[in-house]
Amino acid sequence: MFSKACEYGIRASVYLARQAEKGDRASLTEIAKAIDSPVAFTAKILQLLARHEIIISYKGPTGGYEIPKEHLSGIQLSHIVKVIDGDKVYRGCGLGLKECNASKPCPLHFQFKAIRDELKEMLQSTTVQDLANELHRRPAFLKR
Amino acid sequence: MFSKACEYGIRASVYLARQAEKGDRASLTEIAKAIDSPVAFTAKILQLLARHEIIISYKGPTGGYEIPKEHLSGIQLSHIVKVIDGDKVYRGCGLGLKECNASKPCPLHFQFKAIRDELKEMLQSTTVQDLANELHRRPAFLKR
DNA sequence: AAAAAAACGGACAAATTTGTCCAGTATATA
DNA sequence: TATATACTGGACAAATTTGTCCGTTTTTTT
Ligand code: FES
Ligand code: FES
Repeated sequence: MFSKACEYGIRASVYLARQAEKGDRASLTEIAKAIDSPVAFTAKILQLLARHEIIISYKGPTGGYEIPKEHLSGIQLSHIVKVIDGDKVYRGCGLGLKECNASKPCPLHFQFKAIRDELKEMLQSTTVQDLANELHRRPAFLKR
Repeated sequence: MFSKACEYGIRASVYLARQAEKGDRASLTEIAKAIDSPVAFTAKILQLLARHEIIISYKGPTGGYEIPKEHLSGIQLSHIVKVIDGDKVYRGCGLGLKECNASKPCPLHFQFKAIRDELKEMLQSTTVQDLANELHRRPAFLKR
């Protein structure tokens, strides 16, 4: 469904969202430990998210990554997915045709598009804040 | 969403379903041409489907691949997907945790599972015959 | 029986994704 | 200013997926 990179990216963002609620930032190693991901690979992903201003990075001691608290409710999962995996999740044909197009549809088009649109809607209506809240309401996990 | 192999597998199966309605079988090269897929790679996929008795292969002149007409309505897309991609589409965690488990859920679990279940339901309720019919009712395409 | 047609299967190769290493840069603190 | 800390970015490596090649086997036709 999503690439590994994207899975790590979302998990890292949710972890950062939880930290943001505490007014904290987190270092690369802390994040990688919290979400059980390969450190150096996670670094690449965080750099990508930082370049796209989904998270902010700070160098030096006391540095790390951070999501400004006031951004929490504005960061949709769809933003993260788009930055990391592009928009084939939202636009791609289920049977791999070059483009998904209702006027030249594959035989699965209408069934597939219905579900793809729901996925898109879900990713757009869910923010990292929502997922951080989820971590409070019930025991939920970012690793294993 | 699905692997390339799986996309080719479904497209090939739909093509064979349409041929079955005509009482025809199709050779590897004919199939690859019809669905615009790499010939040798397609061969591997067809062999896999044949080993799992989703399609039947015949050697020699007049040989090729075939779906028995009376099987058409019994072959669900979910069968094909499972043989080629396994069941991570149906059971996998959206955020990449080792297993998706409601009693140890990732923060996206409930939203994700809802959509994953709809996808599963769609794949189970759609047969290759349904898709072959689709090709009759309106112009639909297996390539480009 | 010989030849031709078509799938089979194993080894190999290319491309992509995932993951690692390390020297460089920026920054906080002493 | 020196040092330690943490992110950055480029090159590299491993793993997986995608795709190719070719000799073998089976079957039909001549
Ligand atoms: S054309 Fe295949 S999903 Fe739209
Ligand atoms: S645990 Fe992540 S989707 Fe179920």
